[in-house]
Amino acid sequence: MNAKKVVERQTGVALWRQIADLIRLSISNGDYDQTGMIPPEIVLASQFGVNRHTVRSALAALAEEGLVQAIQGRGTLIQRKERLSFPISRRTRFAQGLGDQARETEAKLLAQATLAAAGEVAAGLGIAPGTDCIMLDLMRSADGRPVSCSTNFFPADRFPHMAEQVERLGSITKAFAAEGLPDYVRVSTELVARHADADELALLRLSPGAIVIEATAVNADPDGVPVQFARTRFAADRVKLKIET
Amino acid sequence: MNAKKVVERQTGVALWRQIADLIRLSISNGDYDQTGMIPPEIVLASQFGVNRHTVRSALAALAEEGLVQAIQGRGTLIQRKERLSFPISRRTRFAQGLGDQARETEAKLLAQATLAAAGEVAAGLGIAPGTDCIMLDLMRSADGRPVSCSTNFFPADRFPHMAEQVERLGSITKAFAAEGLPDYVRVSTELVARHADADELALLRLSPGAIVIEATAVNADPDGVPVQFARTRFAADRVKLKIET
DNA sequence: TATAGTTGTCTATAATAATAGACATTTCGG
DNA sequence: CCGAAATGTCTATTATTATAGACAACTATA
Repeated sequence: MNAKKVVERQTGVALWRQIADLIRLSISNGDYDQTGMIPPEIVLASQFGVNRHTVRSALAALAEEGLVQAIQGRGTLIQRKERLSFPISRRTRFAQGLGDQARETEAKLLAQATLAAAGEVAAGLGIAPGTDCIMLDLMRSADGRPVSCSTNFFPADRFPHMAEQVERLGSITKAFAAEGLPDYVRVSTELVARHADADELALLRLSPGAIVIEATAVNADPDGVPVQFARTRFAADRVKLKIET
Repeated sequence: MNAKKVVERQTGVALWRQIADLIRLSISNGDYDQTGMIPPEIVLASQFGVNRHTVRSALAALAEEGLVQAIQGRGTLIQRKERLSFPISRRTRFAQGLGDQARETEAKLLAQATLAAAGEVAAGLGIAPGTDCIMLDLMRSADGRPVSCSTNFFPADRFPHMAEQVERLGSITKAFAAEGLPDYVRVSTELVARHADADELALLRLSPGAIVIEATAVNADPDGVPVQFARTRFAADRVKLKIET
């Protein structure tokens, strides 16, 4: 594991950010579990072939995230190493999925609107373009740390009060139940990864320049009729998606 | 869809790269399908709130990828818009999965070694640490474009000739068959997204600074005995992972 | 054949990122 | 209690990134 790690210049991604990403990965891989500490700045600088100040920028970013804490004279301690493991299965439920990984999970309603379904949304929900649907923007946190934000669409005729239910119950599963749908299953999920835009940075309180995983999913009732079209953006450095087949 | 798109400064990711990412996403979302062209540089610059030269850097990167082509006097044409859709299911097979999305798929053996299983690998394969396993580094391409690179581990006692078989047959599925295992299933898959390191940039011929999705998977024979531990890095801007449950 | 609307190229300047070196400060072990 | 080994801070310099403006070159169309 002492192989020289490599970073690239002139890539549009600053060296300190590439290094921060790699160190974060090493932490979550358990590479430093023996000591519970990051190697000294000088050592890292030589491993990555950069100046010590560049490494310091990377460590400052990780400290900002609360991942490490530098102590003068001693070294840089690892504070947290977990990535939440988020299961994706036929019955994907946010709160249940995280299970005992977090003491407390929360879904907060950021925005709502009723609008005409179009393009991808109409196709996903299997309704005619122009049909009314309810849009809800949600932010999900575990133990106070934002994990994902999502934009959700529901057919307005079938679930007229989704917004109020979600607001009141803090859960889509519970809102569906209150609207008379006790069970639903995931019928498709597509994943894409990209850099976060400014909205997502702010919402998810990401260290700027971070990566999001965008999951586009359709949920259906037991008869196979689509009930939800969702686009969820996960903070890529906080979650690991675990696919259950 | 004409909402002002947002990019962040001082993030460690250059503006032109963030913009290139967003434009690439818009292309693959079909936002510009009506015209088949990217909006004029001036328009993009105002949408993103940056200088025209910054947009030009982003477009130059996309042109380098072969995604767009600028024509003086006319505009910037979209050359390709596809992301390969890569299915992840109980029976994940590279070539079959891509199906008719590519005329030709290839698996190239980059490196091989026999070494003692340790840590994650031993745990994944369910063997005692120290037991010999065969490691194969593969690069997979579709129609000549690299799609993923992977590091694979197999128990050495059960599949002693995997390296030769894969080299000869150009496929893990066929190599397993030749070694007497006609069928196998995916038992676990974990996904993480991060910036590509220099090795991955070179291997996958990525535009530098790009994102990779790292899938860590275990395959098992029909009896549930693990036969393969694989860590696959996908070029995030070339694939969409489709989860089939 | 003008002309509006594009992309291409050049120069100049400012802001940010990276390197380099020196030295202060703190912790910990001998 | 000294000294080695860390992190913290400061100054200076260079390279890269971003902005700004002007104008050339090309395309399509009225």
